[in-house]
Amino acid sequence: MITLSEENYLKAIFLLSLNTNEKVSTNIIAAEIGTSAASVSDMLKKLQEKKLVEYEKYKGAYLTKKGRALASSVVRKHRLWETFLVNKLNFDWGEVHDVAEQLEHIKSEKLVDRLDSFLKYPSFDPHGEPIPTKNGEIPDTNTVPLNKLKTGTAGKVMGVTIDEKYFLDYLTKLNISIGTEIKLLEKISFDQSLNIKIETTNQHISHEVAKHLLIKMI
Amino acid sequence: MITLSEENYLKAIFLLSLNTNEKVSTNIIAAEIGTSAASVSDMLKKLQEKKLVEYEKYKGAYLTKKGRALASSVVRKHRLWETFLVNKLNFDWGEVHDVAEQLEHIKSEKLVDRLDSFLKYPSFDPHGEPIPTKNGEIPDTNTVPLNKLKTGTAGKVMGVTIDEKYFLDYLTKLNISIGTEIKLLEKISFDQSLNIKIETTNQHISHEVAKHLLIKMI
DNA sequence: TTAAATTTTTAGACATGTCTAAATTTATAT
DNA sequence: ATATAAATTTAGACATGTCTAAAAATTTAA
Repeated sequence: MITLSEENYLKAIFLLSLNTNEKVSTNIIAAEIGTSAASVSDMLKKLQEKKLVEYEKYKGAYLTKKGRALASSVVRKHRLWETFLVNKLNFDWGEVHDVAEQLEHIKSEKLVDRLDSFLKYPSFDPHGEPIPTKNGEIPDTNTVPLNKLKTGTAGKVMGVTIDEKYFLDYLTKLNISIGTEIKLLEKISFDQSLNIKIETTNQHISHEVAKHLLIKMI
Repeated sequence: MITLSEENYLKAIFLLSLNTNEKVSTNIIAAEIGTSAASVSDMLKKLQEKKLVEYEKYKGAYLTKKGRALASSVVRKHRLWETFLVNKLNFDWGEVHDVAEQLEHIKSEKLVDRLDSFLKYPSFDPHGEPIPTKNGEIPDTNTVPLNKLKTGTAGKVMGVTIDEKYFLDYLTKLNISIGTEIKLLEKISFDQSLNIKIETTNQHISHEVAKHLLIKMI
């Protein structure tokens, strides 16, 4: 039996090594989960015991096939529930995270399957994040972070890479949501902030914001 | 903060003292929850500390106003989720209990409100059990258990009082569901079993089954 | 009304997941 | 190359919720 805590650790490692597939360090996991490095050490030992991670002392850990499948299923559930909350219960995209953090741990394969069907098999959640399939595949986004766009080019917002109320509320205030058209006008080299055109109006945003906006070129 | 375990104890006491409002004994609670009397003793002390129950050693416990409100909210969530699973995700009425046992602990007032609205404010769940309102009121059923019906009278099934797969599957096999018309033909005094007419066909059922079927006379 | 049976509580143990402080290992910089 | 800094693990503690076995209180029945 896998516990709620274990699921949270697996999910953290999964999300931290999405692109890299490299070992993830104790401290990074601790920061992601919001706990101490000591607790992470303890837990990595337990997950190693259960063959959910490969863990080498002082070197970090990565997911086994079994661990990756479990983590992927938790992320899948999280994003399906977020989609449900926004599409069916009219939640705002900024207020679904905490509830989905709870719902992602509900254990019922049938529930997930039915929810998926009820939502018409979505590939992306309300933040544009890909929803892993039942087999653990991750839909391709074909996007780049806004700060990597070439000056002068335009694209559509396809997603965001963090799911925090204050960030999402700020985007809403800027009139940015999934599908919004953005043109990169100028990069300020001093602080890497950006002048951009959102639909028809000009705005200035920080590097910190830009790097969490996923753009598909048009 | 209230824990999942505490919620389960409050719910158990709530359901065991629905009509009576009397003190509930340690052993009865232990049986309901499926744990030992020792564990119940321990927990009652904690709930007493938190002013969720009034507990007198060796005498049992009953809910305080605060405890009753919390318990009622858990039962409300359980029954709303069961309604969601059956009405929206096409679950069978016999397979929703275990999932609802998990979902009832999700903490989000907004989620419950939105779910209630999404389901069009139901008063009864798929088993005919009343769904407590937000204020903790319990919709009236005006029903009697089938075994208390007078021989020769007829009524409609309005609900069942246990939520177990084997019982519900058996009812389905007997062609009994919410709304089914039943006439009591004969009580066998030896074992209190009943001969009944279900819609148009005659059947024989045990006292054990009859007492869990809620009938409204027509 | 007193002995026996039942119920309930207490005592002590264990597993889980967390923490802080100290010890150890690894990385960095002179 | 070695001292220092940073990262990581270990040791020991604590809270929660559970258990079994033994003790205490209550109920039942002769």
